[in-house]
Amino acid sequence: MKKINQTRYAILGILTTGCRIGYQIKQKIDNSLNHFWKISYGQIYPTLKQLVEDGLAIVQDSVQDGKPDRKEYILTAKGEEELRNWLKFPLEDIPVNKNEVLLKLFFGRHQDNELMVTFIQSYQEILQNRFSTYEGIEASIRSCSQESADAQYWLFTLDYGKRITAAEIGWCEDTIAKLK
Amino acid sequence: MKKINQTRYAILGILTTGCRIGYQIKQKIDNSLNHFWKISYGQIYPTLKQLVEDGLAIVQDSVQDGKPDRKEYILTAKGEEELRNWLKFPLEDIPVNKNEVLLKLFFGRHQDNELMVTFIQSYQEILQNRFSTYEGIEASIRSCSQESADAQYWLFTLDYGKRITAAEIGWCEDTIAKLK
DNA sequence: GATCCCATGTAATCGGTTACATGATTCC
DNA sequence: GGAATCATGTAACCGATTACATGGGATC
Repeated sequence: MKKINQTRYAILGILTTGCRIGYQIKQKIDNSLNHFWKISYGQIYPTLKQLVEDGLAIVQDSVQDGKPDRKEYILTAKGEEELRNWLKFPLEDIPVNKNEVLLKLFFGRHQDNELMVTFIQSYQEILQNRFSTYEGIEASIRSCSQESADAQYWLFTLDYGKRITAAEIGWCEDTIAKLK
Repeated sequence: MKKINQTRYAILGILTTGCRIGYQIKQKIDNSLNHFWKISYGQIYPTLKQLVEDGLAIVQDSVQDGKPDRKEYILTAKGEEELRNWLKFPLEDIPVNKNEVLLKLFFGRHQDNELMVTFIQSYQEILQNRFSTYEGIEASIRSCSQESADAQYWLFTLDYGKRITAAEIGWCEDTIAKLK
């Protein structure tokens, strides 16, 4: 089975959420999908161009008074269909999530246990911050977009983020204890 | 801070575990590190060549009677030092784990809830198989290599795999229930 | 004879990051 | 005046996958 470039569909999807500007797409993904997706401008702008070429979106210059112009992208009917087709399409194989902490820990016998503990501690701190971020996003979804048809689904993905992060934090705690 | 190519160190590390053949390195990673690392022959063979060029390993032809020859790679003192240096080196930023199920779920309002449920169910099945695999690996580490100095660390990484997978399975269950 | 496993390797391609360039506006 | 934010874009590079090529041995 041939692989699909999902980044294209991530952008297609974001365009249905009220985001119409390249710059905003990056922000949206960084702020709301950051626990399961990321993207760079080096992908966004060429992809948007491509979407227009393929007739999945149209561009229009949006002139703002006192602010620089920007390009507004709006999905066409064909673009919306393309999105729905992708949504229906079966899942690909789950890719492996590489993890440097685990890789180093796997070779732990060549390393000071003490240093390994500090690594896991710093990892744990990052996870705790991450968890707080998710709680913040959750609160903002519940307040700002409770009425939105998207809110329900966004909360499902956040729930995932929180659970996995909590499980990781628990592992850190217990593993640190075992290493001491 | 400049990024490090960790694949190189993954191979360096595997060479300390009794694995000396390119083909075996792939097997070892697929069988024991599969919950946090993966690799292809397209990386392994060129990297092994590079390690020898850099004086981190030596090669020797290993002639087997009745079987085709193969190349044995053995770490040099310099190679072992390089591994320990990397182990001491601070962790990089945690990369984002992309997740197609969550991406599709995020755009769930454009999709049939029923179809989404079948997707999550198939995801859950894969996770359950994965969990069983981890239990199998755990059993084999506990029996075969209990005495090995590596065993302790390998069990730590497995514990991580099992916890995260269990958390994911729990999320699948609950999310399916909510979608119905 | 076919198929599977062992074993080594390379070239094309792809997805993605990074660095760089440009320029306007706002805030201190 | 300087920094931060908004905004768009490209080119070089890199890590990794994929497809392909080759060939021996074992099993059915």
